[in-house]
Amino acid sequence: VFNIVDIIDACPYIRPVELSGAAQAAGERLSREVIVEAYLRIVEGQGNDGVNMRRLGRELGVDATAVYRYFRDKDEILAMAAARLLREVTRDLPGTGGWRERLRALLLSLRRVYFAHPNALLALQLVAPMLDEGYENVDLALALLRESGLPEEEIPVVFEALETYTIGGTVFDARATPESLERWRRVYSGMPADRFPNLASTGRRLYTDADKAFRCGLDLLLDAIEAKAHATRMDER
Amino acid sequence: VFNIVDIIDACPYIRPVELSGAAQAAGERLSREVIVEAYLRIVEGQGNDGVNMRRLGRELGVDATAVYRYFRDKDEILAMAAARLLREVTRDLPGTGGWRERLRALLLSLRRVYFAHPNALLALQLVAPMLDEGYENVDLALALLRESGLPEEEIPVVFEALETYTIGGTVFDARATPESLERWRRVYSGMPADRFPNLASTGRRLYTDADKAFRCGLDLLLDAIEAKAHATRMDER
DNA sequence: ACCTGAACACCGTTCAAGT
DNA sequence: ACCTGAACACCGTTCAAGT
Repeated sequence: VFNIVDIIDACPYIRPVELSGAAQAAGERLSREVIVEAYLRIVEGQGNDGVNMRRLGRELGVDATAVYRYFRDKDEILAMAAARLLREVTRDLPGTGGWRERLRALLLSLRRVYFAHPNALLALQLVAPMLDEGYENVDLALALLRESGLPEEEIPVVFEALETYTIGGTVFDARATPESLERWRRVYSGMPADRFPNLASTGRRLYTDADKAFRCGLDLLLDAIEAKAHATRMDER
Repeated sequence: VFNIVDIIDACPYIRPVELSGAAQAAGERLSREVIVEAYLRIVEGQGNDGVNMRRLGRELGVDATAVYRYFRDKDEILAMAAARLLREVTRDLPGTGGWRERLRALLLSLRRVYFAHPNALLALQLVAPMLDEGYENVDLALALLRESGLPEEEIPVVFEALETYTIGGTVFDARATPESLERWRRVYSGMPADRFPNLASTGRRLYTDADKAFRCGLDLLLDAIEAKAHATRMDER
């Protein structure tokens, strides 16, 4: 059995952490918000792997170890950065329209937001904070799946499939570089045509546009969900 | 313009690396094969993150730095381990049957093989070795997609979608722990029902079986591919 | 020809000392 | 109350020295 204390304890950064105005005025240089913003700023400039604690301290004009008064460890900073980014996912989404186009826009927005921050996303996977806001997108995805007419018992597992595809695919695509993709094309297209005819013929046409491939798979998934929901509705009559 | 030297240079471990019998008899304790096998053995025992160079040296009964005579760096060991695992993917696959069930079996096999070795798989993503064997599964996947009747121009992008789903999803699922999944269930199901009705009602039923969710998404993708291939065939008449 | 081991650079993190 | 900085543990890796 678990209680709220476990949850709070597992996610210290959801405690009331906002420093009061008074405390700010008292001259503190750091806060959780400031640290997370510095982290995101560095990623934007240096890239996803360009962040270490010393670099973060430098960005904040503070000793590298000062942030340990605000976060338990580095992963907690990343997870809070991811939670911060979560809030942006549902921003600028169409509030009206069919379930399919809204779900599509939602998952593409998730990919867009996290593509530049795969490490933060991976940290979030293992931490699961209790948030006041940020999970609107998850609730909405479930709501839209319900709206599709899919049988109730399939909703959790279909949701998971969509989530895995979106997050897994985004993290994976974000790791690739133009060079690594070109290398794969070269290797595949250079394989002996007698033993690997399909690689030899198709290798050159692979990995030209990761976003296009992602949208292709997403649309296939939505096609199948729509068809299955339609079949369910027919059965019910 | 690239030539074979670039490729070889980028992938040193595909040079003729097998030590001759004479060299072996001369009393060498190490070889690329032996090192990769030691790596895989450690992962099997200690888990995916339990491998470091000192541990690897201990496993081999050798100083940690001795392996640098055989591999450029740690990533090269992981990539060769991944390539080694690739050969197992097409083993034990049904050689007959419809394209759909064969493609399904192939991708499930890929997931099974790499689930225990996500780090190796991630190293492979960035290295792209030229292999004598190992890419049978990729060639086969393309062949089966062709067999499905999908229009030729969609084959590369659909292949990428399937690959991204399978690899991204496997790497992502492999990172999760029973504890992290339970934490997500608790957080979601504990959200206020007025603001997050779908999380409150469905949160508990999420993440109960990652393999089932993966198969669900895979079957949805195959559903959609089949339907699209069928529609293409109708159009052509 | 092959392996050893001291050593280096670079991490995340702790904790006693400063102000 | 908050930050500093020396220090530690743990990594991947280099290179001169051993056998």
